[in-house]
Amino acid sequence: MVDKPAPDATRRSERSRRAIYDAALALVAEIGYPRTTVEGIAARAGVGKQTIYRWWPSKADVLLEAFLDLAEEAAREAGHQPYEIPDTGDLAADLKAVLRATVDELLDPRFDAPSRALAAEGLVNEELGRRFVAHLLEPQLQLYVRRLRAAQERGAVRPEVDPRIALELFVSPLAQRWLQHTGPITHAYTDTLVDYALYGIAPR
Amino acid sequence: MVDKPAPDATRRSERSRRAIYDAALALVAEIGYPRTTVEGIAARAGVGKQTIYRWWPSKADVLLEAFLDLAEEAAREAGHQPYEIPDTGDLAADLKAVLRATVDELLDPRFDAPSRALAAEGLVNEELGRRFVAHLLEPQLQLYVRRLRAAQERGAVRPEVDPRIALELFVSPLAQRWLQHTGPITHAYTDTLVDYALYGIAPR
Amino acid sequence: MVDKPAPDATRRSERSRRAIYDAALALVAEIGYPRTTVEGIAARAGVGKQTIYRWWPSKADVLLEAFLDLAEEAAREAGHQPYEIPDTGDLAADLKAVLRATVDELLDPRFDAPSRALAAEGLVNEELGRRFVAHLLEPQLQLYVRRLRAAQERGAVRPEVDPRIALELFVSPLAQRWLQHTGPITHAYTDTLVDYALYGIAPR
Amino acid sequence: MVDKPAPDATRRSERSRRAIYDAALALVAEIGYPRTTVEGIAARAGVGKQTIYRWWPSKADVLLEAFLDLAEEAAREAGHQPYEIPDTGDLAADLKAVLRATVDELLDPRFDAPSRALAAEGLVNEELGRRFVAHLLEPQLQLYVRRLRAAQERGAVRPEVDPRIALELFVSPLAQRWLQHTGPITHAYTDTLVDYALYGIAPR
DNA sequence: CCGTAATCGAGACGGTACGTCGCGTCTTGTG
DNA sequence: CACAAGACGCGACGTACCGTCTCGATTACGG
Repeated sequence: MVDKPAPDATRRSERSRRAIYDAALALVAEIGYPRTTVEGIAARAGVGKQTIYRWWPSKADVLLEAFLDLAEEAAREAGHQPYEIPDTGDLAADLKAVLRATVDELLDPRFDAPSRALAAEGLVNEELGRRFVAHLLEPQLQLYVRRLRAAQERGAVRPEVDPRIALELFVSPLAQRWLQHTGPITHAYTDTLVDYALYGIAPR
Repeated sequence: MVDKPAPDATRRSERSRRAIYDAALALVAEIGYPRTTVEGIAARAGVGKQTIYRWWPSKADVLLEAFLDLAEEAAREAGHQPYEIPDTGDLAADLKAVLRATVDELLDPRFDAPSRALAAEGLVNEELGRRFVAHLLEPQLQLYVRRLRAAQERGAVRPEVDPRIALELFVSPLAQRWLQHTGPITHAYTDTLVDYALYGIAPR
Repeated sequence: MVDKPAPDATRRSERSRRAIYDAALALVAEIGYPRTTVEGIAARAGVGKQTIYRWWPSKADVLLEAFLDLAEEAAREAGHQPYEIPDTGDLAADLKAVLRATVDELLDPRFDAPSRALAAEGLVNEELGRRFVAHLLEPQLQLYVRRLRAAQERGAVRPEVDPRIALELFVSPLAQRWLQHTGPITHAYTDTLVDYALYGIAPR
Repeated sequence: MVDKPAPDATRRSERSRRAIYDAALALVAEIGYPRTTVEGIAARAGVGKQTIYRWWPSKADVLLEAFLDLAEEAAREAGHQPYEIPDTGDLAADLKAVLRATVDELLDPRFDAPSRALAAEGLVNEELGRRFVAHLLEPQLQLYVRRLRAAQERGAVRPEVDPRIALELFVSPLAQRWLQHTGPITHAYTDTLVDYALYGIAPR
């Protein structure tokens, strides 16, 4: 196993990196992930193919980084502090608010195409799947874990409930409807999910 | 809009169809979906490529039909009556039993590889995704709808609860963990899901 | 070496045979020999492919027979007696007349396309080439041999001259110009050929 | 009319070009032109198919260039000066000598297979035919034109004779016998042709 | 501040698979 | 039994991209 001598990252062209991100996201949005090719990204970015292969092992990795970059930038715009689920004391209301915002994001085509593509690739490409989960999904889910734990400490959730499992009661149904088109995703729907699920983990 | 004259299905070679199903499923299991090619399926099945393209538009469609055929055959083996979730009167016990069986199936590599591949393809290929859901997923989910409705009539579930949404409380978390590797899937896990979720939709 | 049992020629469909000839000649004239296919001939003739393969081993053979049939028919039209080069006593005049008629025929697209195609196929397919020569070319050349021999007996050609070689002096140049487009073919040209060549074989 | 951007010829791989020439000539000699495929040439040359299609539009063009290259190389070996028909003063002897050499070449399978294939293709493919004639055939014929003109100036040939036509009297018969197998080609035969034809154009 | 080594754009290369066309054989009714 | 229709196994077509590999031209550092 001989690895290439790693390229010198300090000499890397920032302009190219950005152009590649933009081209990748644009192409996935325009023509879909499967018809997006490394060659196409390079041409659109005005970049040699080798410049892509020098820094990323595959088009999936390019897209993952591009999307992470996009998410980071969006977060920076939305307020510089690390994101956190609000805690007004009313768990149901807080969860409903967050899920409504998530619904809006999932319906935004700017996010839909690339994240759906990455999710799809992740199903079949184990390695990428893990990175997708670790860098994008799990950090989001941990926000729910923290919020649920806070509620637990105040007695709004039964103490023996595992928050990591509990959060799936309202997050996973939404995820599945979105990914697999098994049903419409609306604010009313997520409200209902919270209503059903929260009572299940409340003290009896 | 010129469509080819549709081939004459009555002349179709049953032997080839079966060989193609077998080859497709075997290859996906052995080398994975992305490295499975139409050419490879044809070669393994001892069939001309054109015989595949005559009847299916893409490898995803071949695999979908092959998998539907497999599922149908498995159902036929397991007893000829249409499958139904058992109703012992104890909703929690019944759901746990069914979900445990589902867990076992999801861990069986014979089902895992092709169904994961189809799910992945379905994320990105809308048309195929709808067929995947309509022919494989939704029929399963309707079994839960019926079982929950029966429980509802007996007062074990609140009357205003929508069973189609309620079932997602325990099915979707399992689906997500399986698809996205967001956590281990075990009998204990699905038992917990039922415990959490069922109380949420029970009469208060 | 097992030959198929030969099909029963008495039951052969005359209508199909004619339709195949017509279709073959028409297609070669319209789209050229290489783009003419057995499938295309069958479709155009309203005939099953097997009906072609039952009676001919290849498309070249179909075309050869079709062309022989055409030539025969043309000959029948032009007068029922077996064709012969006229003998007015003036060898030069007779040869010029015949060659002028040949030029006209070579320029007729009804003959040009198929005979050129057959010639081409014959270059590369030895077996067909021999049949082409034996059935079409050589019979024509033998007419010249007979006419030259008659002239020889009358002392218009040196006795030791081989007529089979002598005829090539004016026939082959025309053939080459036609086949390989190495020069224009006109009445003046063939007249000149006869002038040059005939003097070479005349008594000195 | 959208033409591809022409590939950059300065970047062309000389090694590949030579390997393709060699493979094409070898295959045509070994298995014949019709059974020679672009795929086969690529495989034998250890080259991607695209590398062939990048530089040539068809296998006929590959073979034409390969053969031109071969002819050029053979000429280079045989002495660097441009080839010319010898002029000993004895026209008949000179022509006989050259034609005998031509006979030997036509019987050499190294030349026979590819040039026969090219001639055949040229009959049916007009464009290629013209290139075949212009680059291979006509230059040879012009040698005869020059030699005949020299003879004419010395009074060995009638002044009103057109050398371009006269040369066909001995060249075309040989060509036809070779191409169409209408008769054996030997030294005796070409000697006879010269004897017959030359007298026809000599002063009377 | 200037040589020089790395990255860059460009794109040719050896490959693999694509989806199509046509081959020649085989199969299935029909007259 | 020949026929029309056409599905079949097969092989080649010409194209699209893959990931690797040169090529100068550009660039930014370290002597």
